[in-house]
Amino acid sequence: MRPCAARRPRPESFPEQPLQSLSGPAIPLGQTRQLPSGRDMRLSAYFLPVLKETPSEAQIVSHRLMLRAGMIRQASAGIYSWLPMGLRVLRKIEAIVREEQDRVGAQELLMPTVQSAELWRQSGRYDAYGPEMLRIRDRHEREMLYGPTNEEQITEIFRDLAKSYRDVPRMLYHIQWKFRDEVRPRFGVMRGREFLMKDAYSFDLTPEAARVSYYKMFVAYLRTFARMGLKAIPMQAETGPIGGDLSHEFIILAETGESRVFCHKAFLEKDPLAQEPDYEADLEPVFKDWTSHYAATEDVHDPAKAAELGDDLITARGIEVGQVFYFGTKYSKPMNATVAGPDGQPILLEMGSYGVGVSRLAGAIIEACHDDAGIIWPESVAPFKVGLVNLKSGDADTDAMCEKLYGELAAAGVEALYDDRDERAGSKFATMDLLGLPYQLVVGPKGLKDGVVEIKARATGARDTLSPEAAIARLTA
RNA sequence: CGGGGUGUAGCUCAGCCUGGUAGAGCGUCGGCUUUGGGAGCCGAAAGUCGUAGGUUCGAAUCCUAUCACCCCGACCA
Repeated sequence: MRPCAARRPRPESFPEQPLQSLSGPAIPLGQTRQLPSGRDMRLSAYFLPVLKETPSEAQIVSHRLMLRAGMIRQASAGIYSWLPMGLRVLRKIEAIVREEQDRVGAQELLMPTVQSAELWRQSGRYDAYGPEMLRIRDRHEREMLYGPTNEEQITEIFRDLAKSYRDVPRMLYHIQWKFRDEVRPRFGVMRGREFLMKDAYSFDLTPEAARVSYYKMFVAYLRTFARMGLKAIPMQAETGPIGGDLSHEFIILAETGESRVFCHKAFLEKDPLAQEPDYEADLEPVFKDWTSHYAATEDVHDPAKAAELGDDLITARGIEVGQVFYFGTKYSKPMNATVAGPDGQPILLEMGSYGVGVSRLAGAIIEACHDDAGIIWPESVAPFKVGLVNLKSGDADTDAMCEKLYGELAAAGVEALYDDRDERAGSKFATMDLLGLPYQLVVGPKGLKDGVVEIKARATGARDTLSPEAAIARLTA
């Protein structure tokens, strides 16, 4: 447990070395300026460049809100820095992805971003991939590339290190930055050139076994997106340049989605989290259940088939947040990735790959969850659970109560961002609404006179007036 | 890659047509007054006008080139 933040001195109480702006008078040699702890989540000490106005380059809502809420900063076209607030969200998304991958039995590793061209020549994709691949040369004029994906790399690893049928099946994944030199990056982190992706790879002995892996990952994906508060609908997909013959895209519905999608309204009623998954059981019925209804992107849309749904048809816009592929021996064959079978004969590995757009999800979740005032984070990915709003910084009673509540939240392990700035109430409310933390704990002198504080739920706007003790009880429940 | 557009203060923009000492609002910093939904007044700091050439006595403004970014389309986790 972290030390209780409330016991830390407030900045203005540092007697010998008051905080100054970085351009202020020089600090005498031998002295170090007191810096806020990396765990001090007081807005007065936090690096959170909130923008009141919308930067002109941002057109879609998630991009605008991410810039305004101080989550990201564009470095160049399609390439972003993640500022502290944005990184917290990215890490939350990662954590959910990681938990569900681990739960399905995938094992995490980490492969490099820079790969050798030689590797890609083995699969034949070095020439096939086109200008989307960022090609670079090292000082020895060796041809390298910044990986747009990792099939070749994982296949080489598995080929060279897994020798026996006993080493199969395995599922491996990593969460690593990718680069695809999109002709036209746009929509902020939703279509960046550099993006963070979870990519998993399955290795099996037979097509039947590979299907089992595919089903497992399919279910893991349903759970992953549901835990982020998203309705992700698996849709039949074309396999594209990665190849193979079984593939689904996971699409979330959002007004600002990139493509039109069509699906049966039954999907909206389904809840992947209704029961605990049993990955040892036969998952084909689950898979069939989720793929029996019509669901198609514009590319593969069949109007005649869709028309049969009548009133059950939903026409909407969608954002792809993940895709799963079974592609058999597409890579194992050219790269000669085999293991020895029980009879000593080599068996070509049956493979699948499974991607989740981790950085894209940050934008996609905002597209799905926002209002005019700002972001509305689902609790599972919120950068903080609670925004503690001090309505009158400098008022002794209000400050004391805020410090107490902040300390109690910290002690209970509840992530809270404390707005202790000397700002007006309206400005603080607007900032909190913009940031979109699930709960605002509002403390002001008027309420304290009656011994009460206020909790506002960001999603509904509902406010409850209650005692500080009851507020803490509710927020730490 | 085709088509269109924009580069002026941290952000949003005006000024350019018709060349003559760089502007506003917001934000930032200081002061006073305020204080429950983006406060008011006073003061201050802050821009080699994307870059490089050219025309001119003089260029943010006119010309040429170039770079960057954005939008529409085709392409894509």
